[in-house]
Amino acid sequence: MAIAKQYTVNELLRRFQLNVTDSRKKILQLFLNQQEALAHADIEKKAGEKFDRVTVYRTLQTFVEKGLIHSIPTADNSILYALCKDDCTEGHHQDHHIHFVCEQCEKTACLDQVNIPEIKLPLGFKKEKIDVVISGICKACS
Amino acid sequence: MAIAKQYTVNELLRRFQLNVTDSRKKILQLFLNQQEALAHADIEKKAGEKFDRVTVYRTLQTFVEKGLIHSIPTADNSILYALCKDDCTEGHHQDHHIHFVCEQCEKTACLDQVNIPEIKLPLGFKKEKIDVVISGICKACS
DNA sequence: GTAACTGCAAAATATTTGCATCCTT
DNA sequence: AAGGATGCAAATATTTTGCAGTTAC
Repeated sequence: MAIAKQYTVNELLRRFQLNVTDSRKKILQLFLNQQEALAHADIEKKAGEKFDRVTVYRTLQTFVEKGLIHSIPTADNSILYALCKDDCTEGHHQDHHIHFVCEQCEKTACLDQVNIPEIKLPLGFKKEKIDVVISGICKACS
Repeated sequence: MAIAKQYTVNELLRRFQLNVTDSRKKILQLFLNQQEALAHADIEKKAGEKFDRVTVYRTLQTFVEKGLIHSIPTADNSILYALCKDDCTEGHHQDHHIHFVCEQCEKTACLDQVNIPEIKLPLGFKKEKIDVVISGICKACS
């Protein structure tokens, strides 16, 4: 299911078979409000009022499981999360876009417009999922 | 500098301007002994005798800084490390190969023979470094 | 001999779990 | 009302830091 901004958080949560709760509405809204990917810590900070740390952990995990957001691996150990704009379903994320990490502003975003080219693997390897993370200087910083 | 197996650990450490110490020799040997990438925890376990946890952290960090190994980002937060076989120099890793994570045996390896195709970024973005991680079923498991 | 490296202890962080309470449906 | 979600406390796990003793060059 593609996530478009015209949906309200309530609608989105319902569509993804999640109970509508305060924390979920607020955290989902954070993702809708902006382009860049968020780390666990960002969410704790950005939320006007504080959520319990544990609630943030559990909410992010639930969102990933339901296919509402996906995690982006980064070389420095931290995990980032971003809305799935592709067709992700429960348990199976199809991320056909690349992720871009800006070394200047440190923001990470999904470049939905860039497709990942076909990569031919050696005989015997079966591809299931591909993650591409490019770092450099983003449009805003160059 | 490319890392070939014919070098002894002592030679390698010298070439990378590192003092030759016991921990470094043993940890480097672990990497030379096998193909797959190692996590911090693997190293603590695999080393016949135990190193101090802290020594492992510091050694891995030093190795990465000097360009002896590189870190591989994974979606589940853990960081893996593998020998740099490409031309990496201090502070600048050029990883032109892809990383493959097997969903069956859970091993991660560098596929040196596979090149990353050119990816064209939107105007304004400048590429510095690219990480490609493909998961699926590896040759040995299929 | 000097600078660098290690190991121990401890601090600082990050993540997970159990459980009682509260909220959503 | 029932199941699910939250918040608190506490248990674990992970990573970092300081420092004294040891080792490499």
